[in-house]
Amino acid sequence: MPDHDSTALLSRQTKRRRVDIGVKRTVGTASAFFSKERATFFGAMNPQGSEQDVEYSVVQHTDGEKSNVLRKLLKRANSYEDAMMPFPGATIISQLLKNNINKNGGSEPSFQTSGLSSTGSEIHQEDVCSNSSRDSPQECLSPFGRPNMSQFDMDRLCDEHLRAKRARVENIIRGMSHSPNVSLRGNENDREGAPRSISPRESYRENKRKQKLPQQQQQSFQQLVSARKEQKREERRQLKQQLEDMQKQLRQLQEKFYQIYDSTDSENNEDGNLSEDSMHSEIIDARVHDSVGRSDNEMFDLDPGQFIDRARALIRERELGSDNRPKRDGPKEKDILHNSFLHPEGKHLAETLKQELNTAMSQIVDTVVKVFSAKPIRQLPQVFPPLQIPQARFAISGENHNFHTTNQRLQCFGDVIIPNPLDTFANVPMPSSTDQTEALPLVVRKNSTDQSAPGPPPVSHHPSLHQSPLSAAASFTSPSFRHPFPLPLMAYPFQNPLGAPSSAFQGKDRTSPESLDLTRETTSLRTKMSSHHMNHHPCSPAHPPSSTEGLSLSFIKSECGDMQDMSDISPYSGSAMQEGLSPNHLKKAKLMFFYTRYPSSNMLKTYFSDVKFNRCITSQLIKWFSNFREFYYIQMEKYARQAINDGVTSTEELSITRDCELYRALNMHYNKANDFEVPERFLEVAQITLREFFNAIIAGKDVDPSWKKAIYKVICKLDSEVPDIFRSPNCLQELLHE
DNA sequence: GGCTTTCCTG
DNA sequence: CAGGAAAGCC
Repeated sequence: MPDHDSTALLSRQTKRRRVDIGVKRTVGTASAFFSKERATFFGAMNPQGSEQDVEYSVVQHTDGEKSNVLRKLLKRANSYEDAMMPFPGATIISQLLKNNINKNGGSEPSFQTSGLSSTGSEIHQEDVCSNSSRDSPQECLSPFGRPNMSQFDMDRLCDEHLRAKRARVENIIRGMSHSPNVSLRGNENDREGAPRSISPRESYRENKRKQKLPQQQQQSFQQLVSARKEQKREERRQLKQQLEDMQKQLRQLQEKFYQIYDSTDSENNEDGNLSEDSMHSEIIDARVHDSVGRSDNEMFDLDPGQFIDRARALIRERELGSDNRPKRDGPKEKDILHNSFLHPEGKHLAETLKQELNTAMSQIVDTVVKVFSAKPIRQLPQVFPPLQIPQARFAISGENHNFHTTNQRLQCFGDVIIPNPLDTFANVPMPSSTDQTEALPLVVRKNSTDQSAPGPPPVSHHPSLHQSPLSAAASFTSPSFRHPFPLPLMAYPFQNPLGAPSSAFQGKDRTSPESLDLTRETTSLRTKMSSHHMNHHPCSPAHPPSSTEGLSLSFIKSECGDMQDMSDISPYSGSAMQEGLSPNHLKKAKLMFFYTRYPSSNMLKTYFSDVKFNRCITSQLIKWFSNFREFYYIQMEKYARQAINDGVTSTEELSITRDCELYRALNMHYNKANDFEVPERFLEVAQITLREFFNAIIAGKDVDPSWKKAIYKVICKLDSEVPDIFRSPNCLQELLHE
């Protein structure tokens, strides 16, 4: 018996063998229709709009601020994952710790790197340490072997503790290193070898911090610990020694840091602006909170606002109480500002400003975290028309209908198809790192006149309810607000109303109800807008972006410019037909596949009447069905061969039920949500197909490169009538309601 | 040459 | 699922 599992091999044997003979479909009048429509195609747009740059710069600016607040927020959200924010100070500590470790016989290959320590591997290691060294961290630092402890355990504990300690020390340094140049210089200085002096206060702080380590895996170490209490003391001494060494180095480091900062500050004291003042105060914060002897945890556990307040109080204590800190020289602006900082008005001003900064930073960070952490939940903005949406079925999160929330803003950029060309901004999902595993339906927009398409007329909605997502977005895009993320500019191509701007701006809404709600039905249907798609116009090869007729400069400008302006100049236009295929159309097509495997383009036009057909749309739809068939036949062949290998000898034994594996595979593919009842006829067709494959393989026909052709011929005749309900643009809602 | 389809790849 | 290549029909 031949090996019937060699599907891949056989597939390649049939490569380039046409098997479509006999499965031709009637081609409708689409060609003429398309050629007409093509004349109004608009060129592709630059996907890298200036708006993106602006928004991105905001994020960059946020990083650049290196504000304590932001760092705290980020740190809380992501532990020590500070790789995105390099801190030269961390490098110093890494170097120091590395030396220390080497000196103490520590073995940690990853410490070879003298650069930033905040790598992913170290994050992991940090976690490991936190988990394992919680009981009595000092113990694991002991460089002396324990008789009853394996060398592996000893090394591991030692390394872990050192890493934990280093991370904490780095945190201290980060708190101080707001000025990159200063930090860099400090780095240089400290590489030369820092003197060491230990303060018991810092030892206490270090010990206290260790108590904050996670209390996991305690039991595994408790046994070891309880068995060796005496050794503990010795190890504790050793640990303290090490800590003192480290802290001595740290103090030296800090002193140099301060000196450098002060000198730098006095050199640049003409820049007595707010940001520098703020930075200065933050550095002072770090100094004070470091030297006053408060626990780092105490500070780090505070909320950002409390943190600043506490730091400010410490500053006051220090500045009013002790004056031994190096003073700035020269009665210059900086000093004036500095002094004003001590006066009530100045203090109040600074406080207010800092709180403002703090709040803004928190909002930005919250937004960033939200965007990255939460999958884009489809949410129905209130500006959308009150469609007959099966809310429960589509799992639309109604938790937050505040249009000013991040989620909602982002959801405006979902796969909703917006007719307005300027709304092309709004059609791309955010470049989330998590999702978008599904292909993006090609979406082509056009501002041509209404197309009277067969099928039910599009639903018309009140204009006031039809504010497009973009214009809605513009309503909250005030000069004081900026998106933390680049707006998805020009993700979908749009067609310019050639020479007819009036027609472009008059208008009715073409937003399909289906496009507004059904797209939210399942995350599997999320629109994919990869950079690949964004970088070229898929449907206008005859109208490259450089084409003057295709791309209006004013449009480009407005698209890259103020969104408020855009909302002003671009009311709704065109008909209620959308010019692209949404994920719902894909879902609908998949369901239609249960009835027809070889739909004609005319048929597709009638069943997708809410779509403005053009060559691209037709091709895409046909391609969809081609892909459906491909999957279908692959499954059939696969299961036919499997049956043969399983010893099936008669087609009578081959039947497709709703329980069988093949059916489940197909249903999963075309009806993933399983919310549609697959027609019985499809089971019959599938069974016939399976038996055709089975017989062909049994007969050895698969040696013929085009052996599938005959099967295709058979199957293409088995198409059945697609229910009329599929002609409705809202068919998904109606179907899935049943 | 245009169009459709399959095959293949990513 | 999309893009591209190739095959095959009209």
